[in-house]
Amino acid sequence: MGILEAMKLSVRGEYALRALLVLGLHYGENVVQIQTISQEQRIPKKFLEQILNDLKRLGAVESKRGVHGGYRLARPPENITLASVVRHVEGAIAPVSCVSERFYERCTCPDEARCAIRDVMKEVREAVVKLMDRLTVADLCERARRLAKPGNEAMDFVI
Amino acid sequence: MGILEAMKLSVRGEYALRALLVLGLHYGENVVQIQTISQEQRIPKKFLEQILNDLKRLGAVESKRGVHGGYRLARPPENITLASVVRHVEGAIAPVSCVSERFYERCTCPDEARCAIRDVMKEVREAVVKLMDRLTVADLCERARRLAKPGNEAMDFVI
DNA sequence: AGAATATCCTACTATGTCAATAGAGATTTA
DNA sequence: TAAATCTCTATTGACATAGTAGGATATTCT
Repeated sequence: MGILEAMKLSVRGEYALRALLVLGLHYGENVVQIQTISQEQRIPKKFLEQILNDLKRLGAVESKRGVHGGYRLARPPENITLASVVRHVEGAIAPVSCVSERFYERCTCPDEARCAIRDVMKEVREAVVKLMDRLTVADLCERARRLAKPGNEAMDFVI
Repeated sequence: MGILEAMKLSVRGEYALRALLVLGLHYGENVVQIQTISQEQRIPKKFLEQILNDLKRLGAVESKRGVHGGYRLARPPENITLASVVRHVEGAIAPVSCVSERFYERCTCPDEARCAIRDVMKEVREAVVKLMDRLTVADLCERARRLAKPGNEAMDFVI
């Protein structure tokens, strides 16, 4: 059997956050080109293209075409929550579809209103959403700057 | 593009929890057959077979073969955490790829930027794991019993 | 013993998503 | 107008997921 991973962000979602981090660190300056982000973060250029375009549709990012074109944040970093990004780029933030507000799907359980799994998963979802609604691109930038200082690495964690 | 879903449990994981709930509600009684669980929870029988077998390997469940065979919990419901089940059946509970060896190789970005994502996602993961380490099959059963009482449906909520 | 019933095991397959690529089009600057 | 850069849509290959198939093995009942 393949390798299963629960509660996981897709690569696409991770790339979106990494791209926003770069743009956040350049907030207030000129636009940043796809090429630059692609090299800096080692994200395939054409794939990143799609993702940035998607972030533009979200309103998190704005672009400038042509010779000195590129991307910049469309709003201050502290106004872009991680929840909004993940929701837009990936879809629902929910451990099971039947507890998702926007991407609700009925599950196969016999009685949804009395489903204990659903009841419990609501709490999991709430915990994640609460956190990711609070966290913003500004937090990413702050942490990146803090972590850049020597001797300040985050301790490794293992599941 | 297809429908993307972040932070999502697989159907397999959901079935595992639903099966354990049934076994939990019958804890102390005789074994319950696959057939029964399959019908009660609307889970494909042969698929459920695999999952129950897997839960047996985890030590959450024990089985009896033959004519009046079936499954029962191998431990008290309050000793089986949802985290342990999901981890065993699905793999790691982790929001980012840098904890997964499989994606780690492909995602070698050496700078602090990636660590900032990790730093933030660590909190998300901790929130989920903390909750699911605390929740047990006994909690599932308790909620199922509470929800079974008329007029006691969980109120729908929206975030 | 033998039939019936249930779990156990291993392999297989269809489907869909994901990650990435391709290439032509649009726009801006110099 | 040429070069650079974003924009859009289609497609592909790889792989995990969900589910199926079928025989092997163990237990019970008669």
